[in-house]
Amino acid sequence: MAEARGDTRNRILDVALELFNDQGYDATSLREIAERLGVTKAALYYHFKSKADILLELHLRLHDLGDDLLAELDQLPDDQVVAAWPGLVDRFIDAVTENRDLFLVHQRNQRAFEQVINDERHQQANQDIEERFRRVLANDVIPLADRVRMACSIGAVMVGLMGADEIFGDEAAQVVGLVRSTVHELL
Amino acid sequence: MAEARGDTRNRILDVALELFNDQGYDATSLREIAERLGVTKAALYYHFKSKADILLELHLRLHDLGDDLLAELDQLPDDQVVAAWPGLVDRFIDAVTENRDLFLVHQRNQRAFEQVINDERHQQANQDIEERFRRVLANDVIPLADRVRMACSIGAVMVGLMGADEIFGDEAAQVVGLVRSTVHELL
DNA sequence: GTCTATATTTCGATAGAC
DNA sequence: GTCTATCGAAATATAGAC
Repeated sequence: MAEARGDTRNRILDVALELFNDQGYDATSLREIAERLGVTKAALYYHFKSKADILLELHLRLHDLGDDLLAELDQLPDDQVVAAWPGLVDRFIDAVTENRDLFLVHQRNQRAFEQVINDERHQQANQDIEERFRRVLANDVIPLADRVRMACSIGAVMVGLMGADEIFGDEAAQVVGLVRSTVHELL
Repeated sequence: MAEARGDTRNRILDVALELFNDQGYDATSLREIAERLGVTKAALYYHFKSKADILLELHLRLHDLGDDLLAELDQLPDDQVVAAWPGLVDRFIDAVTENRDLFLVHQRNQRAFEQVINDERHQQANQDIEERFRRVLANDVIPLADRVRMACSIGAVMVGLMGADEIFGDEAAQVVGLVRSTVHELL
């Protein structure tokens, strides 16, 4: 029995992602994850060395998605960030649209992600997406008014898109385009 | 000793608010709250009947702040909501500016708030601010494009203002006005 | 890879003295 | 109003059989 390939690991991550989004990371026990998968708690420890390790793996998936965008942002000369922003926001909208649950779990469990990252990785503190993004907005070479617009645009995308399924129901498909044009109006 | 008036209760709430914001509701134990106050865990139970009761009290404070705004919104005829929105957003900005920590703790612990409210209050499910706000955005009498703009405007305010202290440092004071003008551009 | 069984810790909560 | 002491539940994690 069992899954032929290394598939159980992914099923664990899928269930964990769903439960972390519904109930929160702290409020979700390994027992719940195991029961929903029809296995026991101990089985999870064959695939992950700890509960934090599951969250860390979800972080890595998110990290891969945001890495291109943030790397590009980091290498951009300060005086070109504002001009490049609309294009970057469009790609951010695409990423969020295609991976809603993954962005959602990060937004809803920011503190848990931070703790897990800081415990496991003492490398450069360059790992957390939220943290790297924060640094761009704190760059005081860019005019404050522009940075506020940048922050607001991200907020608009997140609230407009991430909760879209719950709020707008079956109209959610049309929402992506509407968010895109709305956000571009303030850039 | 002890505080002359019913002041200890407020000190508990202040410490809890700070820790819930820093670490999250679930990740904060009553032991931590008590230690920071220089009392024991048991003392907390004289002032609150449970941990959830502390969160519930914080919810009530937030509820009072948002109640006027949402009541006004609920009584507004559907075809006047869009026109009234800019004025309501301005008042929302004022409320967030003056009570940043309180709005922050709600945003960062949405699931915990929902569970506490649903457990303690089986009244009308009209208690959670986020929930009532969601219902406005789901009202399909209002054109979808307008509702998306409304959602985006709230997102812009939240990201622009709530994390302002952490992101913008000593420039945070100027941010309020900048967020206000930025958000009005998309309404 | 998954199981049973258990170790260990920590939490929320209560009882009763002061 | 605050303390000491403790209970019971639930969680993470491990050991070892299969």
